Amino acid sequence: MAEVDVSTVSRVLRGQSEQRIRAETRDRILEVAKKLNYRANYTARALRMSRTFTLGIVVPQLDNPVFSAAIRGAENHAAKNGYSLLISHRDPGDAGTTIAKLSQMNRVDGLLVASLDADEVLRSDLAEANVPYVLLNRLLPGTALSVVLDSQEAARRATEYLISLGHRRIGHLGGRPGGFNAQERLAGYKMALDAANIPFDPRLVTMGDYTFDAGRVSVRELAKTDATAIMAATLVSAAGAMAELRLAGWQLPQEMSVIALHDALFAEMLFPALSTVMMPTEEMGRVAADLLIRKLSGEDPDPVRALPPGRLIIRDSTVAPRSGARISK
Amino acid sequence: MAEVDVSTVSRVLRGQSEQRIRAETRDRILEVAKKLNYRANYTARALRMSRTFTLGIVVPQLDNPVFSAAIRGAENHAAKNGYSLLISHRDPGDAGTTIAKLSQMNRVDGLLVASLDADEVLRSDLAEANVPYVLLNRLLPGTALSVVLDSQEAARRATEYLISLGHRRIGHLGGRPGGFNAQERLAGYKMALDAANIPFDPRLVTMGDYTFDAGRVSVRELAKTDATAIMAATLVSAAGAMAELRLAGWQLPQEMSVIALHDALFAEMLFPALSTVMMPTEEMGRVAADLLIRKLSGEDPDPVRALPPGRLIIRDSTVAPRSGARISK
DNA sequence: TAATTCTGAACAAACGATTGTTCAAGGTTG
DNA sequence: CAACCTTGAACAATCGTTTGTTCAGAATTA
Repeated sequence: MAEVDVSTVSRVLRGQSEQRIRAETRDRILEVAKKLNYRANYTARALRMSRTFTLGIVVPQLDNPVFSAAIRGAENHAAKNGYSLLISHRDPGDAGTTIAKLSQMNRVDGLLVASLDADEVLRSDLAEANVPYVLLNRLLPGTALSVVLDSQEAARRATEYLISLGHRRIGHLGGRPGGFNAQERLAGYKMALDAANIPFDPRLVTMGDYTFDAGRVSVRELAKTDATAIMAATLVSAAGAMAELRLAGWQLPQEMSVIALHDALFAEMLFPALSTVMMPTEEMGRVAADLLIRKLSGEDPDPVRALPPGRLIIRDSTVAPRSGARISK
Repeated sequence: MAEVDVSTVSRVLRGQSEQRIRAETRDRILEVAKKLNYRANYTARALRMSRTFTLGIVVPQLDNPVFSAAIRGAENHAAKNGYSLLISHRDPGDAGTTIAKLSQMNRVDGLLVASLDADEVLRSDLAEANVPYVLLNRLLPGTALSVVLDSQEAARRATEYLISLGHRRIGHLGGRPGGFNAQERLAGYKMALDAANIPFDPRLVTMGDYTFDAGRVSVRELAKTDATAIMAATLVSAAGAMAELRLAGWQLPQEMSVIALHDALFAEMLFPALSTVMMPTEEMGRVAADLLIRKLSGEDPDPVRALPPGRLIIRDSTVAPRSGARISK
């Protein structure tokens, strides 16, 4: 309609290398394009450029606030840079299938991978990917790109806060023994104890996964000890612990203080409202997308980005321990 | 490598019209394809067929269990049918932009749209879409495809249950007055009252949006009345209501029963654990994807699919009203 | 004025599939 | 044995861009 070659249109619309276009021609093309509401066909462009401008994100759970925040962060940043986000909820069962499917069909230029799987499983899944990827809150020996939260520091701060309230017998509701984050958190927990000259007692540490039910189960062990406070790995397991304790007749927070890592709206919905150390999960998604996009643009970014924990949010679940010894139930 | 024309490879791999292929040739091609781990390039196929095999889903919130369940359902069904899901978290602010962007660039074959916007806004947003779309839990006058939850019946059941416990002064924590679902729920609420010959009292109905804070604010009105129970529109507003009441010193559930529509893990995390009427939100996502895929396949499905509410889940937040009159606080 | 450079846009070749058409070779039929 | 089908696969056009190359005409230089 503008009576020019399509190649000219392409050059004008892409905006770059405008040196070889007469202003008059450019204006005419832009005008017609606007009138026609014309946009370059994405698929054709992707084929020609052999880039899809699409990122894939693989998450194990969609209803976990940690992952939904990461998705949000990634999607926003991706959109800002002209990328779209393809989501792939991956059941733990068909591990790796989606990774393979997305990358082998050239549907995505790169992958954001959040996985709770064991190192070896994850590694073999990723071996099939023929695209760059970034790991979320995971470190895998090798050169994989990663964005990690500083769980150790977060755990240290949470524990430190409990100590500052006067607690000396502090339980830890942790994650799976093998998991990367579980170790980190445990280390942070110990670090805080050390700093306060409180001896480490392995009976006060229970491991589970990060589910509500695991929280319920694990806390039964702690209930048998003389712990006066609990530092829980995640919101969800903390919620499980509180539910179970209450069911057993405990007064919260008077008889047991609870603090958790990660923050989300629902910490406030719990009773008592849960004190937390906020973790920058949305930021994690954003940074991961950024890292991946840089990588795709040919840059060679530092492989690992560590994100410091956020602030301590003191709500109602943490109080000073009772002066007297707790009456055993 | 199999020494055949690409067209032959295409025919074999697509699996269809295998009549014109010698078994020997087919096997050879398949073997080589497997050895090379070859998959047809998605982009090229999309260009040639002018179909992206990608669905877009537009949601206002990512951390709301209602939407994440819908996404999960849609993603699963889409994947099963060879489609991918492009996610687009849409801030209420830039309404419609993403709809336009996704569809005008031919990135998606169709759209799944969950929106809390007013009819007119939504309508004008959708006017820009040049692809088929399905509305989630929304009805728009016209021929739009929709999947709706039967909020009316769910509200009726929830209210009915409270009545069966002996409550006669039942408050309703509803949604925005204009909203489609708000009316539905109110109707169900009234229906249950009618059936029990309980007069409708407008003072017992408060409207807000579906947020935690709105729940807190709205419940203050109800706290001034003689209501002994509350039927809340959503989990999140119910949580807000309970938090606020507890803050004001109420004993839950003895002094106020609460039931909410929709169910999710976190209903169980609240204290007292929240009774709910489960809503098939994951199913809604699934059905919406199905409807859209059918439409894209040239079928002409019924425009509206209504999903019946799920079962009543009785937890600890609903009890019989106290026999005596409540002491006003 | 002739030779050269510059400009701006058209030309044309991909990108990797899908799918209608063609066509040689082998089989069948009258 | 000639004419005609059938079969199986190659051939070729196409989808809508991007981008290297070409090229006519205008501008500059010698």
